[in-house]
Amino acid sequence: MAKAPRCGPYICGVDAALDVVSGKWKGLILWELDTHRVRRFAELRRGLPGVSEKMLTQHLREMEADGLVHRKVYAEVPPRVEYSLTEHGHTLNQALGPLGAWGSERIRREGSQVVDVAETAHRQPHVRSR
Amino acid sequence: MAKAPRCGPYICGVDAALDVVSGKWKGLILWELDTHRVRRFAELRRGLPGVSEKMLTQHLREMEADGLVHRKVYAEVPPRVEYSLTEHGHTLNQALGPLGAWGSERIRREGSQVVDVAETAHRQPHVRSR
DNA sequence: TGCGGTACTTACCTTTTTGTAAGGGGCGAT
DNA sequence: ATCGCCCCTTACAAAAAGGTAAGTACCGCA
Repeated sequence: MAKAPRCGPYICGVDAALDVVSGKWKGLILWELDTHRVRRFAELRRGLPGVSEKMLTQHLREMEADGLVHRKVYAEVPPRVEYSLTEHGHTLNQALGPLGAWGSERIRREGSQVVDVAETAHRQPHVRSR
Repeated sequence: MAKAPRCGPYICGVDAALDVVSGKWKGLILWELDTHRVRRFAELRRGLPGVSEKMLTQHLREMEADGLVHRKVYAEVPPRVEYSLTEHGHTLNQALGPLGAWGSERIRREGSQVVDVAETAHRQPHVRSR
């Protein structure tokens, strides 16, 4: 795993961008890191209701390899690791803005169910249709 | 399959939008339909090098259920079916614009391999890392 | 002594997604 | 007569993504 930066072949830019955001939690991780600037592992974990530690590290590692997030390890005990967006991660988030707006519109139209993170945090499994 | 319009629960708009575009060929289908306005099944097939008939119909059906594409069947023989973007499909495509630009930038940065569709059409398997 | 918190890793299993190959039914061209 | 074109469908198989549970190693608190 962690096959260095993803490497197409891509057919268009959307293709390349989607490759980097596709993953069950990546959109949310981006959002969390964008709103809080910097987050520790356990904070992210609490912010993404239902994520497992494995998936979280896996996604974070991939995003790091893709140059989207920065990982800063403090040589302390107990361990401390801080995650934040890189410049590219930040611009990606901005590029996702219109898409997010479209999605919100769609949710409004469809009357899809929306989950409030704060509300479900710590309320275990949390099934997501996919 | 074809479980009516997707229905979260979503945590944010990006989440909802990604749900609708995630699928190996959906980005390309959107792009094809946007640039050509209207396309027949076999035309789309030729435009997406490596796609199987099964995946193409599957994706088209999902996108139809999601209200992104319109499917017009002519009761002729041989059969004729025309696909085009709906209003929502069109706005989605516009929302994908910035993301596409970001992706192109990324491709430029990374020097990732890019495949020219016209060049590879009809050149069978076409492996894609995913 | 035992529990909770820190940030993970590993092995194993289930679910989802994608691919492969074949068939169908009518028609025109070779 | 056989081929290919059209737009699919179905059954089956492979691959990828995701989830569960446990283990690591050290600390502070009660």
